[in-house]
Amino acid sequence: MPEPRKPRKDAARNRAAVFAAADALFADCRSPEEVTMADIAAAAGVGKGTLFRAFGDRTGLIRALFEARLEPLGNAIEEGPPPLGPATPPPQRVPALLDALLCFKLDNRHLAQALEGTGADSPYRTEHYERWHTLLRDLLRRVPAPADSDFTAHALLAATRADLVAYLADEKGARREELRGQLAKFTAAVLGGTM
Amino acid sequence: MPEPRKPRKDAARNRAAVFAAADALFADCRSPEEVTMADIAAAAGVGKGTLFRAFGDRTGLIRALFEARLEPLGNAIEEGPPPLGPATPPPQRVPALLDALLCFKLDNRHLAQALEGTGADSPYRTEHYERWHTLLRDLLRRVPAPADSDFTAHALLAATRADLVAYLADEKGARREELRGQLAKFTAAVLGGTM
DNA sequence: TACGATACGGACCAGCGGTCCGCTTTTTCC
DNA sequence: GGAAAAAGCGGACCGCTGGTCCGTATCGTA
Repeated sequence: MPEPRKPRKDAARNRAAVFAAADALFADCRSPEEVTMADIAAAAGVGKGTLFRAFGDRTGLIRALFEARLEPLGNAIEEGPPPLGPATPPPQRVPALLDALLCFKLDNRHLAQALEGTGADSPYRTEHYERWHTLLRDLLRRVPAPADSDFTAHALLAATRADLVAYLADEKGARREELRGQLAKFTAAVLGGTM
Repeated sequence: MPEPRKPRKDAARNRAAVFAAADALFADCRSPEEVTMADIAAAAGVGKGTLFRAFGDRTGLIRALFEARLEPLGNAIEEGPPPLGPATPPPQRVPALLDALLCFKLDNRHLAQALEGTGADSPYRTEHYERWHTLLRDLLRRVPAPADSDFTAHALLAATRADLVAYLADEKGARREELRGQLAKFTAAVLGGTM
C-alpha cells in the first residue's frame, strides 16, 4: 500500500465545501435530476473542472457523498455495541439492521434517491450494496428461515429502496414510526412466521 | 365520454412501427439510456417530431409501450381463468400474481428497466403501479397475514423490481425457474409463515 | 377532384455532462 | 526566504440529448 500522499489544503477544503453544497441542494430540490453539476459547483464556490477532477463524474460525486454520510452507520455495524454491532445474535440483528437502514434512507432520502437513480449503472452493481447484501445474507443463514437466504436478503433490502421510502413518506404521508413498525412486522413475518 | 375520433391510417401504422422499433432497440442495448429518441425515430422510419407529437415525451413513449405489452396480462387478471383470474381465492391468487409479474419482468426486463428508470418521476407515481398495489393489498386483507397489508403489498412488489430482476438474471446468472421458486418461497413465508 | 383537416419530419434550440489547458496556489528543497 | 516544481483551479468550450416548430405532404370527405 503506497501511502497516497496527503491532499493539499485547498483541495480538502473544496471537497468539504462541495459535500455541504451538494447535500443542501439535493435536500431542497424535489427531483435529484434538477440539481446540475454547474449548480453544485456554483453553490460550493468552485469551478466545474474541480468537481470532475475530484470525483470523476456525477455518479462518483453522489457515491462519495453517500458513502461519507453512511460512514457512521457502517462503523456502528462493524464494531459498535448491540443491537447493531457484531455481538448481537442474528434474530435480533437482522431487524435492527433493516430498521437502521430505513431510518438512514428516511433521513437522507434525497441523496439516496440520487444515488439509486443514477440510471446507467443499476444500484445493485455498487460495492456498497454488495456489502449490505452479504452481511444480511450471512446473518439469515444463521437463522432457520423458510426461504432462500440470498434472495430473501435482496427482497428485504428492496423493501427499503429509497424511492419507495420517499414515496411512502412524502406522497402517502406515512409517519416515521409508522413505517418503522410496518417494516419490523414485515421482517418478523419473513423471519419467523409466528412473530 | 366524447368518442375521441379514430386516428388516421398512417398515424396508426407509424405508432405500431415505433413500438416495434423501440422494443427491438431496448432489447438490444445494455442500458436503456443509450437508446435515444433519434435512434427510435430512425429505426421506425419516422421523424423525431412524430414521436413527440404522438407520445408527448420520452417517458410517455416508454409508458405507452409498456402498457401495450402488459395488456394481455392485465386482461388475464381482470377476467381470465384461475389462477390469475378473479375467481381464485386470495391465498392462491397472490403467489400467482407475483409469479406472473416476475415472469413478465424477466421477459421484458429492458423495457421495464427503461420505465422504472425514467428518473424524474418515481415508478410509484404511475397509475399502473397503483393498480397493482391496490389489487395486491385488497387480496392480502382477505388472507390473515401477520403484517400490515398495505406495506406488505409494497414490499412484495419491490421484490420484483425490474433492476433487481435484471441484476439477478444477467449479472448473477440466476435461472428463470430458480428465481420463480425463490420468489414463491419468499411469498409463502410472508403469507403463511408455516408455508 | 378539390379542399380542409391532420399528421409528418428534419432543421433548430437550450441545457446538460464532461474535457481542456493557461493560470494560480501550495509545497518542497536549497 | 525565495525560486522551481508540483498540484490544483476554473470557466470557456464541445458533443449530444430531449424537446420545439412550422412549411409541407398526406389523408378523409364530398
